[in-house]
Amino acid sequence: MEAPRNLGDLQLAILRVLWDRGDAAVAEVHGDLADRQLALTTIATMLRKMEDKGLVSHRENGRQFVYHAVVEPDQVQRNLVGDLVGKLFDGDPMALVNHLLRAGEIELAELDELRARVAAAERRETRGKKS
Amino acid sequence: MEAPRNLGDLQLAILRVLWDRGDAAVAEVHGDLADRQLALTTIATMLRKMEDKGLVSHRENGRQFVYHAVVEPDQVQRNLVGDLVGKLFDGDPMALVNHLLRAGEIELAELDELRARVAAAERRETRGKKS
DNA sequence: ATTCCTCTACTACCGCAGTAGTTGTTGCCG
DNA sequence: CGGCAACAACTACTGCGGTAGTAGAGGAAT
Repeated sequence: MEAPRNLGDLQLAILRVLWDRGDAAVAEVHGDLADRQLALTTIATMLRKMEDKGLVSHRENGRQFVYHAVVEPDQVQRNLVGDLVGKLFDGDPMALVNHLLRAGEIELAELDELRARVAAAERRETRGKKS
Repeated sequence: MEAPRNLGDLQLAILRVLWDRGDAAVAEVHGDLADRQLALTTIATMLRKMEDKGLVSHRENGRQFVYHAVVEPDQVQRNLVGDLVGKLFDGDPMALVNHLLRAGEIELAELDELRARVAAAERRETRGKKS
């Protein structure tokens, strides 16, 4: 059920704020997105719509609504990235990595570094834990 | 100018068909997207709208319109991926790769393989070209 | 030539993200 | 107490992707 596939720009930005802060009042979200020059009511409206969809929840603190993200970053990332990979790269995630390399967005060296780091983590994992 | 940022699902699918075939009549596109169960007119409408936006062009072949993609796959991929990375990963492409690994969508071994292949290609390149 | 078929053009409609005004409520401050 | 400031609720509008029906134009078949 928690599979928010279609997220717009603003909604993502709002979620990011909530993920960062944990909880945030409307005014705080608005403040964090000040560069967008949006009306406060716009943020409030968006938050309400997002609550309708189950993306966020709110509790009341005096007159204020304090919002909280319901969906996990991981889940959202997985869905959005999976979607893109499906649409653009025939469902092959490696094609995406390939693209990043060819487009010069990442470097081989970075890949190496990541590879080494993950491999090390995996070794540690295998040794330390039972399962 | 060729910076199509907001592409829907169907539009991407249509572009993919055009990229694959080079040129395609409306009916051909429709055929390739048969699994979507769309009316032929839907495809035609979409193609016209996409032409308005400069994504595709057409020439006439008798009665038929034969469409051709104007935008390059590379450009579209770059934009869409760049957008996603910006929205979801703070503009850090490596964070995306990291996500793919952690989410189990790609394996270390695949990364290794890609790394090796690209490195080899680069060596070949360096020998042949100036830079 | 008339009928029929095949295509495109025009038009319309739905849903949703995004944007914001207006209105209503409520607490605070002088 | 009366009014201002803050804040949420309701409402509305725009733009666009997606979807398709209907109309019109040009060839094909008889």
